[in-house]
Amino acid sequence: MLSQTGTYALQAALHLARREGPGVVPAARIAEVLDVPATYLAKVLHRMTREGVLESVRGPRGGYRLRHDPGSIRVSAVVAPFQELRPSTVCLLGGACDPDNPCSAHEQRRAWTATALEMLEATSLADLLNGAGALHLPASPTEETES
Amino acid sequence: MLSQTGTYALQAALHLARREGPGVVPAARIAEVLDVPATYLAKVLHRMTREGVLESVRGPRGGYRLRHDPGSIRVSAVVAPFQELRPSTVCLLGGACDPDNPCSAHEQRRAWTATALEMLEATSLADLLNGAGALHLPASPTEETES
DNA sequence: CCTAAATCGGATATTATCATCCGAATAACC
DNA sequence: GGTTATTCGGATGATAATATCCGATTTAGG
Repeated sequence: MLSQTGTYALQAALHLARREGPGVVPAARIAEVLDVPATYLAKVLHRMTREGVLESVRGPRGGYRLRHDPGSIRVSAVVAPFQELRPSTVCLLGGACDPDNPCSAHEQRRAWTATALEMLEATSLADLLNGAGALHLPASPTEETES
Repeated sequence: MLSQTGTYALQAALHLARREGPGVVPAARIAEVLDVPATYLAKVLHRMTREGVLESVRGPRGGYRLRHDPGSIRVSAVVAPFQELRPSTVCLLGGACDPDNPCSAHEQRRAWTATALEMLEATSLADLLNGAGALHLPASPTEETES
């Protein structure tokens, strides 16, 4: 669901979201906490800065911070630069599928991926930290409490 | 969500599920219909045979067919050989997460992936073709039909 | 038989993802 | 001004996923 790089990005964003003060966190420090490859994370953070998710401060005592507040940064925005987030349009029955009259498999898959992406859109970093996000699906079939 | 190879496998299985007669379909024919690389699909079909999803007939007039009926083959079984299907246990906050007291982000992600996998488990090839499968998320505008 | 159609199955090529390396540019601190 | 901690940014390497190639095996049909 999330690529490795996308996971790094989200983890880093969540780490920064938890720090409240105005200070910045250097890439090496984030990599240490997350236990991910430091040189690679540096690239990811840099990219996130260009994408407008993070702010950077160069030089000694420099580092990264979130550009906006955690409540207004959506998971989709964090992850989008690092993986495809559009629902696949390929028909599960083999491409010979008329868009005007799609086969049921096609339609089910489209609905499924669309719903998944909507959740990423609807969930902010703050939501994830609070446990108040839309990532909680409406129904979880295994919650059967039998006792 | 589905890897390229996993998609090929599912498409091929659905193609075979739609054919009702006892005949087999050669790999080249399936590749032609699905419009996917023939030599690669051959490998995928071969693997599906070893995994017990398909049956093969060698020699002229040979090809592949489903080993069981479409109603008893689950999407998860078709796709499983070609991609990880277990929910990731990596904490979104960076691995410093106690399993006994998981952070909310961790827990949300786990619930999310678990639900997704359960749907693949609960949906058969026949379900996909009929449009009666569990791939319809609860949020989708479909009537609730209790089994 | 012999030929041809098809699955087997390994080896190899291609491509995308993930990761490292190294030299810059910037800026705080002495 | 020099030193050092940091981001910047390209070039390069490693690994996994995807795809191709080629030969061997099976088997129906003439």
